[in-house]
Amino acid sequence: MTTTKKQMLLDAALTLFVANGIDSTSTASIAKLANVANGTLFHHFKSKAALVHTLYLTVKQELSAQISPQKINNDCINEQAYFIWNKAIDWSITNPEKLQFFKQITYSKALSVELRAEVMAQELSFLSQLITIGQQQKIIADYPIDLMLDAAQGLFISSSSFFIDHPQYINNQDYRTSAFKIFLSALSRG
Amino acid sequence: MTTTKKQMLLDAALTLFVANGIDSTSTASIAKLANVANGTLFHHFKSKAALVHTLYLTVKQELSAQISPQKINNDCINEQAYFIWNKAIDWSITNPEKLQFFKQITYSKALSVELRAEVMAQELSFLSQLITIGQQQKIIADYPIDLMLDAAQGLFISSSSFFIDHPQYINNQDYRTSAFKIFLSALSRG
DNA sequence: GTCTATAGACAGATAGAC
DNA sequence: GTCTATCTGTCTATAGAC
Repeated sequence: MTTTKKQMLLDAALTLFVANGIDSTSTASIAKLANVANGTLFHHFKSKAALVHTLYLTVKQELSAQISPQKINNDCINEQAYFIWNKAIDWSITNPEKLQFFKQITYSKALSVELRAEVMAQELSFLSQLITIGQQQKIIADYPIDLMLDAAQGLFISSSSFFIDHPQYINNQDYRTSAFKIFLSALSRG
Repeated sequence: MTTTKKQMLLDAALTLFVANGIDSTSTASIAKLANVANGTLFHHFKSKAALVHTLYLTVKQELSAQISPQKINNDCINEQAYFIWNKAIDWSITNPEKLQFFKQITYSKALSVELRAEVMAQELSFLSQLITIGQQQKIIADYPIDLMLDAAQGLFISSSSFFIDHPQYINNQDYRTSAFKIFLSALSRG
């Protein structure tokens, strides 16, 4: 058995959080699904909040690792954006529970605004870089960058949710292309 | 005193739901803030879930009434979109708590997917009409309409949240105009 | 590290007087 | 309609044996 009990607790928590919501999920039910005693949960995580916190960081890092490019260059910005966008959408389709959890926690009060902003800045710094290069090349619009990042995140979440809620369109090229076009033209120069 | 106890309970619930989250808010604390006895809450609402449900419908109808135009015509689609967008943003800025509640509940498990979709379809019917007219006039892109509606809602939520989280930009014309341009160009024909 | 057992607080909801 | 009082169940977290 290579999976540790700590990891089994995180997996069980993700499943139950997505199914019932974070606050409505008891630590007892998490431990039960993970086939672990109640006390063991509190050995690995000093509180329920600490478990949520750890799970959030884990998911965020996984997404970041999945979509961040090896290297950003000055070549065709649109094409680099295309690859990042599609890797992000693919990740969410492959991991619908993780996207759902990410969505819930992003729009809830479970985490402080500061922590969310910090993780966003750290993990997704390459996005800001890409936008800045695109602005210098007069490809991306000169809107305030903080507003653009929020809009990009909003479109990623709404598009991913759409494909998860309507799986029949996941391999529909019309829908896939449209989603990217909406994203790109939202941020492009007019 | 014109405000009924039922309304005071709804007001108190909104405040506490936004401050602490829906599940983390006890019915006792709602009753206390409303200066009402615990049992009175259960006289007006048969359960906590019924209270949440009523509050959701109230907020949704208020937003809809605020932004829906008297009449949709075939004149300049961009301008009609401009008015609707700004009325929506203004509503959210004037009612930050209501937007926050709307955001939380939209992305949580507190309400069934069916109810949300039903209310959304009813409320946003005039938006679908506007998009269809814009497509006929070759102004709006021919993306699938369900995808466009989800994108529009995602941009509304991310933009509203941005202004509420950064109130110093509410009257900044650069930010306000940029937010609308992002929204419009996302849906416009390339 | 993992377990059992339980403390201690608090939740949602009901009953019945006024 | 509104109140007080209270029931029953559940929650997070801890203590201590193994």
